[in-house]
Amino acid sequence: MSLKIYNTLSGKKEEFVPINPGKVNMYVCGPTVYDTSHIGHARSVVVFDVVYRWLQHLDYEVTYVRNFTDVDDKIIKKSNQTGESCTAITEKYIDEFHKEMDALNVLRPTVAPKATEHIDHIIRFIEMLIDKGKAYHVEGGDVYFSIKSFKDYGKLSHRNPDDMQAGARIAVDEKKKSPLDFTLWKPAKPGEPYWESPWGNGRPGWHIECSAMSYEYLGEGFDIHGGGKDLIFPHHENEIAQSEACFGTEFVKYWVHNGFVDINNEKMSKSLGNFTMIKEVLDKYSPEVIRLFLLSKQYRSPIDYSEDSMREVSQSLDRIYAFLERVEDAGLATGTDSKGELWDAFTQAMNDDFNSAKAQAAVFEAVKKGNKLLDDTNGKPDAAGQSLLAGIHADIRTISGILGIFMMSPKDYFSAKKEKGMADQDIDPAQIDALIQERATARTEKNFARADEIRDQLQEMNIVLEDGPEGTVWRFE
RNA sequence: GGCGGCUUGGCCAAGGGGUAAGGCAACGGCCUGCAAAGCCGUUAUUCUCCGGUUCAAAUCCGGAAGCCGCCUCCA
Repeated sequence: MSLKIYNTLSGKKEEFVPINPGKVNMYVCGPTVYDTSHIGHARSVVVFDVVYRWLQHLDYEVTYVRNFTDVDDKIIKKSNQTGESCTAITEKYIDEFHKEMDALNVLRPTVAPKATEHIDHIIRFIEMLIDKGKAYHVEGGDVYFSIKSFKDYGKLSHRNPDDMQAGARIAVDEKKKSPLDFTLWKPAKPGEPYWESPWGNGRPGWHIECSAMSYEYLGEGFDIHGGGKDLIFPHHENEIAQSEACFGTEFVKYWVHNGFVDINNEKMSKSLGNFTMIKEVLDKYSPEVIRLFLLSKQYRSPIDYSEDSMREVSQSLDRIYAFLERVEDAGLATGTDSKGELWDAFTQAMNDDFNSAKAQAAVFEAVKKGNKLLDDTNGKPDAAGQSLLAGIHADIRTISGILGIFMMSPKDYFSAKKEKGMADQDIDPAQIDALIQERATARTEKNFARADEIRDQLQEMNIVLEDGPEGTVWRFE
């Protein structure tokens, strides 16, 4: 059972065979750090986090590079608007990005390079392209990549350069030899940040940093390159042009692109004003709920964010933890590491182009099976049943290391949920306990009218009571 | 206009030639003073539509409709 990956280049699922046995080099396009990150960034990062974890699990030695674009027109614009320096802005958002991703249980990549720390490499890369006749310098300080010098241009996005009516939507710069030629280096206007170069003071274009940095860390060609679907054209197409024109060898073996997050069935956009930021989502839902949601669809499909879908996912996570708690309370969580049926199903799903949706379903199926066994045996399964349950429990724990979900103890999970509810609603637990006590007394006296009245009163505060053998506990709805 | 994708039960969503996973919701049951929670069970003769290939199609091929994305900064 081997790993298959959908490759944008071929449009097919392909068997994964790394360039160097046992080693995987992976590069993923990170954010341009000029603003707060939204749920769409979170999806991309979480998806590739799971790819990274799964490759490591398959015993590959993975070098994972995820860059920060910290020199860009948008950053400069923001700097002009706010008066803050570009560096202050980028540092602020890099810091924020790391904090939010850490909160989402995302592993740090092997390297997280910044474009501004690699200007020398970028300049050297551009020089190589010019030397090879693949790029040209024009009066005024611009350097462009020459599309005509690279015959495979369009192979990733499956476009024919001749068909592209370039200039139809943007003004053509008449200094370019061809309208499709793109910027490698642009001169600095007064007041803009700049670096010295053979072509005068200026800054790199967007696409070149990824070619230069991936070369520095991963070499002329590497295994996996990832990013959002929107990057296929022009960004990744241009990266291929730069790197393959420069080295003459295949740049990337497998291109992996994740789909978008929609908000209530609409694309996130400035005009709709529906950008949903990671911090807002983290404020409302636990990191595990967010990850479970982001991984509930195959990564290439669009996924729709809404309060309803988050509520559903949240309920289904409760279900997993309730099962774990049940197994642990029955003393059946023996810490075995035997990999059972669940693990096989999970592995199969993950090997099928990282199908986390199918992988989640495998977990739910196992939980259902385990619950049924516990029910049928009144919580006292025979030896075979015990080992089955211990196996499911162990497999879920192993899976938690891949998906970054189900990582807490059930007790901690449920108590954290309760504490969050109290904090959100500013509720004093002592007051609740007093009411519960009063209700308990009423119930002993068979004064059910009063008991129900108290329950209704608490219900209005979104508090639900659960009467069990150990007494009454409460939680938020 | 060019390129790509999607359409599966009330909702979300797997499956991608051999007779429809899973989650949520709903309903029924166990439990309960009644509830809640939890658990169990039930819920698509059928996969947008029309043709075709095949012993066999949700799955392959052709066509139609609807929706979406990229082509411009974008995860």
